Amino acid sequence: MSDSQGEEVRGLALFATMGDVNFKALMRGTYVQNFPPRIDLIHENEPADFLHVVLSGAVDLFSQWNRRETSMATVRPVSTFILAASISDLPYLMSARTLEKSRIALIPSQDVRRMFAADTAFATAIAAELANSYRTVVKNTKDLKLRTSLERLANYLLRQSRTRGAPDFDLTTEKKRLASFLGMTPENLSRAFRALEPHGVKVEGSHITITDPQGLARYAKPNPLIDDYST
Amino acid sequence: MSDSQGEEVRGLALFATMGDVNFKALMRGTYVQNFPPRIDLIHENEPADFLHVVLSGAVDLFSQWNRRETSMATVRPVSTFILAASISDLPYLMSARTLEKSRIALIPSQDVRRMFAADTAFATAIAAELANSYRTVVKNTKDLKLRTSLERLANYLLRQSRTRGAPDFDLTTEKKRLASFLGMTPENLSRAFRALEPHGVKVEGSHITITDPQGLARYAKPNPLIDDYST
DNA sequence: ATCGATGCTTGATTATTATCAATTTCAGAT
DNA sequence: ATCTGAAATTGATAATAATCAAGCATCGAT
Repeated sequence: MSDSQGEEVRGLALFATMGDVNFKALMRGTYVQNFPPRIDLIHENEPADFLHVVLSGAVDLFSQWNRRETSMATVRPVSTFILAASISDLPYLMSARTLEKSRIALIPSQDVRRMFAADTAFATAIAAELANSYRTVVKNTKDLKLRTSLERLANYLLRQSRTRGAPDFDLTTEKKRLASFLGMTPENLSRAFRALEPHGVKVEGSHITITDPQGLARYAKPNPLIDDYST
Repeated sequence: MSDSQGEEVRGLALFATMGDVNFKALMRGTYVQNFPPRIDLIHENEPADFLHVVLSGAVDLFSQWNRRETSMATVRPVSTFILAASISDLPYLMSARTLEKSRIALIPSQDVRRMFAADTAFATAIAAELANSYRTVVKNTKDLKLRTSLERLANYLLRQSRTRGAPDFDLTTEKKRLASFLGMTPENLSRAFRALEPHGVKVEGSHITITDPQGLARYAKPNPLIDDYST
């Protein structure tokens, strides 16, 4: 891979602290590929041969069982996915497909494991990243088990508004996939948007305006131990 | 703590590979406490001062939001809990209470973090443990999002039967808490047991007999990427 | 500009799950 | 052995969510 692409990867917390020689060695086996939209990158149950880094575009992580499918997460630049499978040398638990045209760096898992053993700073960063991933999924589970779908949507909108720093914004994802991520059907998401209107939400296509942030927060009851992704 | 208690901890994969001197140092700040049943050990949002190791008894990890409560996991000997919070120096996401009389070792998080930096084998073991925890929660999320409560119960019973190696067994947990863990109410769990009878499940109090393992499996459609906790 | 495919919305219906209320069962304390 | 309180069960009802069936909107390709 080129040096400029290497810089993008190097900027990630996961790779920022490791030794220069080690990073270069890791990049030697790495290659970058361009993918069109809606391309399957990996399929659950396959061996985790590569750690993936999304450099541009967006990737959906999803799972299937018994002809049902659910969206687990969306990965946006610049971040990695399936580190846990990669480091444990175990099969992927989730599938991944591009949502848009995307540039992905593929780092051989073997190299990641070798470097983990060789570079203490890298090992520390990996543990931090794994701990963070773990906590994110735990928060997600709490969201699913403790809230109704309407409450999940309300809190999702508050989170979006907060991370964008504005009371109005465009949804970054199709409503269909948002529904799946929130654990509901597209039909119910549509009705849920309607049901949030009296709580201060206006929907015009994919543009959302939170007309009454306090009112919405009163209904949603956001909680840092579920909704704060930074801790 | 005493040497015999130290041995129990040392037997855990997390502590098995680290250097002897380092392990002894880690145990120096560790103390063991006995707790009666139904005692709150930690509360979510508190600082994670200690890594906990369940030596005997059983501990329930649970969470609350808006007057609702859900059981997230049961920790049985010998294993640790809340490693992620401990290593990241972040507040607990879950509360913990003893289910029975329990013996718990408390290892200061500071010492864990210091040893993580000092002992490569320990760092590796921590990363492996975190990766494993992450994958367990992901499987749990897939269970919740892709299956109905009846299907979750059916698969739970198959997992229990498999880990015990017998078609009949006693439930290790109160039905009330099992219901909460599976994301349903006690009333519905009761009805779900009844509904599984035609699929080959017999319930006598807390004793379960799977009278038709193939039939139950046909209904439950177990999948290693959800139900196999060993990978 | 038109077509076709897909996503989105709406209404009607069904399925699933929770809540409320009333017993019954069970285990621990006296 | 009896009492007591919590857990478990059962039935009735309500809330929540999924499914089925149209119809409308949007967008890219021709």
